[in-house]
Amino acid sequence: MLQYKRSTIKEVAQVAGVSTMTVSRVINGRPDVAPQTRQRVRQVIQQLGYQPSALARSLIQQRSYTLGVVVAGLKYLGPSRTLNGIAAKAETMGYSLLLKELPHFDTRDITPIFQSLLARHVDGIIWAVPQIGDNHAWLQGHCTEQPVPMVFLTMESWPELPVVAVDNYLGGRLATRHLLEQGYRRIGHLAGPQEWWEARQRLAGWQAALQEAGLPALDTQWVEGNWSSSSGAQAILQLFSQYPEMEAVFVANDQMALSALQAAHRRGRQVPQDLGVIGFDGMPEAAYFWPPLTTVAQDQQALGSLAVQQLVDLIEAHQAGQSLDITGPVLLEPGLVIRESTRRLS
Amino acid sequence: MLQYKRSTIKEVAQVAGVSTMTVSRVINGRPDVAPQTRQRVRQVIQQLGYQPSALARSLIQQRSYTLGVVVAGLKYLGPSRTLNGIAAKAETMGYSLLLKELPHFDTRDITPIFQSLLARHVDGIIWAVPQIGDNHAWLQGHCTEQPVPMVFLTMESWPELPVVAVDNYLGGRLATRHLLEQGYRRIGHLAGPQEWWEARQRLAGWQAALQEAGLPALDTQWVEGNWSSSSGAQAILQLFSQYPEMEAVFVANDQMALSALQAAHRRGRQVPQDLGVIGFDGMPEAAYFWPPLTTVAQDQQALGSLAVQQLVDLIEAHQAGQSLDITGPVLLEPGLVIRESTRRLS
DNA sequence: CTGAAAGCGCTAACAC
DNA sequence: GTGTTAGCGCTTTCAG
Repeated sequence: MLQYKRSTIKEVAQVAGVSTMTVSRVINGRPDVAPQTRQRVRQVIQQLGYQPSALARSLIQQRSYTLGVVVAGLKYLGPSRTLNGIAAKAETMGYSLLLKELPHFDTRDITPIFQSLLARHVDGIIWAVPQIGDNHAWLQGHCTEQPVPMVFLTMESWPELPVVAVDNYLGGRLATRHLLEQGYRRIGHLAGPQEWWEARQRLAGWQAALQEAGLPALDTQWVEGNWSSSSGAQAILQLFSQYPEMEAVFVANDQMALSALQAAHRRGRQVPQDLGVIGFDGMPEAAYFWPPLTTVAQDQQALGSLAVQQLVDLIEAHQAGQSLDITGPVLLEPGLVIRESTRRLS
Repeated sequence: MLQYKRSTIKEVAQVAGVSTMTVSRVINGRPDVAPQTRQRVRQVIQQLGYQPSALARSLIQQRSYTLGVVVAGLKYLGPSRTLNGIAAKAETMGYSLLLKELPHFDTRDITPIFQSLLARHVDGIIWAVPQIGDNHAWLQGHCTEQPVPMVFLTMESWPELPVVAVDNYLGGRLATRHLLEQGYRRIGHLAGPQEWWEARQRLAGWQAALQEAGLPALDTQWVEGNWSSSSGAQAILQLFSQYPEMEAVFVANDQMALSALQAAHRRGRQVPQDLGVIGFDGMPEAAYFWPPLTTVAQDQQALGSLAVQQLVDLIEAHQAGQSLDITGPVLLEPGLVIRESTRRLS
């Protein structure tokens, strides 16, 4: 299982008394080898524990069966679940993964990242870094001169670019409509940092749902957090003061919703009677918040899986000299998970 | 920034009017090149956007500056934080990462994983898969015949093997001693699955602390969960019934502690007055549980970082033909984070 | 200081 | 069916 010393194709050939070419043919399952020979070569391979060098292969075939994955914020739940999906799918499809993590979400100097990946001849790149501020600005002139196929995760739709993302706008609408259906009318929003595209989409979904219902969505009705639980506590208090008549709140992620629940509790506001609360993400722990949190669940593993699928398709086309048409972004639909925090008992 | 077509060292040499050897010397910063020539070559490299092929280099130098990382359970907090630490440190030290995720924690057939990594000539491997059942059984005969240096994370100490882990035994003792200091005496334990080495260590720490205090640690005083919040709720109820006089409980992770808090709440038991609760992990959200959860924090990023450091040391020694002595496992000390869930008001 | 030759481990393209 | 030649992109070795 664990061979101490790598053996080469040459050694196999020598021991088997054939040329390296024949060994190569056996390895690659080519048909034009005599059964006798094939048998003998196989045996020697087994005996020597020979494993062909993917490096040498990549070099000559100009194809590495390796994907570059660029992520940021691995210590957070979302990105790591996405990576989880990517890893599983890549394995299935026979690709290895070269992983790079950006030091910050808004890392600007991405040149070394690219160089490192390209130097290792990756067949394609998955850019799994959420769009924040203009951290995707480098894309400006470079769309058509990509050295290898790329797929982008969780960013604004962009002409000609293969984008895969969760439909955050839809998620925001789902959340808000659910609150409306429960009979809540004065609905606030505890938003994510508005630098984030995802946060803006969720806000827009909230606004749209309120407007569709003929209700106002004023600036006093929402405040901005930074995704963290600690920011959520502060933000909800501000919301209480600037929108005192609020009956329910759509919180842009579950972490902030957690601390919002705690703050409401401290204020003596009963959830869901006095205050409906709905989160976003679908973290498993949300079922054990107090009260259990209704939330909009997104399947980030599926997101990663889809990205790999898309990228491999692009690579195949690229290899065949064709160019796959990008017909708009792939949007994943999030889904409601209804629990007690919005179940109005009245 | 994004070069469409890779240029080769040959092309650079041609344009600069020198041999490839000279270009190579310039790339590698060798001193024996005339300043004039160096200048010219640099310019051509710039102009062509030339990037040396790490693949070709790896092939000839028999060194890839790539580490294999094998993980499992990326969708959970712990493993991904560890990977976070690994990625950051590897980048700093000039290594790339080839990532493999095992489909399950107890994947037995690791041969294809190894083959894939070795085929790509990784310089070393970080085995970041927690020890569960005998999922490390394959190690038995293979310690001394490792093809490349390896470092193991989160497993039992093993002679001659470089192991890096959090001291879970210490963590368990810390947690329990803290409860004792708060005046709790009848202390239960909601353990993790005993197949896991980490879970057993935490249990052992709990037992040791109780025994040191001259208190019993009977089998009726602890139950086993499976790390998930849903299991925590069930387990704490069982604990209530089989150890009704329990005054405090050490829960083996924060997820289960969360649902334990909820269950206690539903039962009408006040935390921390009627029941002290302490968790393990240090997830940021624990500060916003109700009440805020005291916990034993482990620095999993540091764990990853240390592993890389250790592995690179081993690789350097390996390259130099030496063999670094392994002097027992590297144990990281976890630390208490004290919050309201154990702050007895009496 | 610079270059020519050889080769890392493998396979494409051709011969026989 | 099988072997030979050449070469992927680079660096080592040695000659000049």
